[in-house]
Amino acid sequence: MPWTMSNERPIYIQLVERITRQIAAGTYRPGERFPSVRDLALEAAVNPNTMQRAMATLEADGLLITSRTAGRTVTTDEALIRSIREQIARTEYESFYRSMEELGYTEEEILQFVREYGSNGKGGTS
Amino acid sequence: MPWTMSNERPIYIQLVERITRQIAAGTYRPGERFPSVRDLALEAAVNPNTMQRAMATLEADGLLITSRTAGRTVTTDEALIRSIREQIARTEYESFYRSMEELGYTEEEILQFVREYGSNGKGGTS
DNA sequence: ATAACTGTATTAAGCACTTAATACAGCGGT
DNA sequence: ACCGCTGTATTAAGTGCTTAATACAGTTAT
Repeated sequence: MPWTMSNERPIYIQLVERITRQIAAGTYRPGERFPSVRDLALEAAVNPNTMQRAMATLEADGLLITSRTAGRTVTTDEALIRSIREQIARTEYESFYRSMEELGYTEEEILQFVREYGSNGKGGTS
Repeated sequence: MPWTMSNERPIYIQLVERITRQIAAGTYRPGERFPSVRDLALEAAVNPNTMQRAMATLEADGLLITSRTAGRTVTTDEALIRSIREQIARTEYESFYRSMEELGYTEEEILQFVREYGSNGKGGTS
């Protein structure tokens, strides 16, 4: 399955971010056994090498612990996980806010925007 | 200046998005003369070919009009510009909201988040 | 007309990412 | 002991993006 390699950021970076969010969200619990590189690669439809690269990054970030010959486990450092969760949320918000500001929205308009749209698109003020 | 080519999305895509936002924000006005490829490339510290690629995309999007041998101008289709501005805002918001949701924030917590942080980071509820 | 600009096209090279196909070392269950 | 799992490493090839160095056709100002 020779990929077509498009316009996105590198796949391994996307994997790192996706898995980081899953850990931050508690989809993967602290201390939990982590799937093997090969299984993850299969499920994500990516080459094992690419997934391996993501794993290495996640370990460097301290989110995964590697037992060289057994498997991996999610870190038990819950403070770190919480910290990362909040850091992602703040970054995401700042990115959104800055973007809206650049488009000429005022602070009041942004708040209004959020109130109107809520969880659903097309927020009707009906 | 041989670039180091890192982890980001392709440069020409970043240029397209940045310029699109500038047009949507009115930094470049409708009908206004647009700088030359070479000037833009110089200012952005990019190869003219890369900037040319961005220009081609922007023209395909209908945001720039090309007079093959003179220069380019920003579209006068203000409805299009408004439409794109709103589309960017909505996309940006949905992306932010979905991200927060994935992290386990409830709708109420998200609204709370926005109210607290406002324009500044570290929003004090003092 | 001439010079300086405009967009556009071409060729060549380098680089990061991804895939594919292996191979090796250590642990665990049977 | 053996087989299957684990992470890890290596080599080779293909692809898209970026740069560099040109070149050409048409407009614009002098």
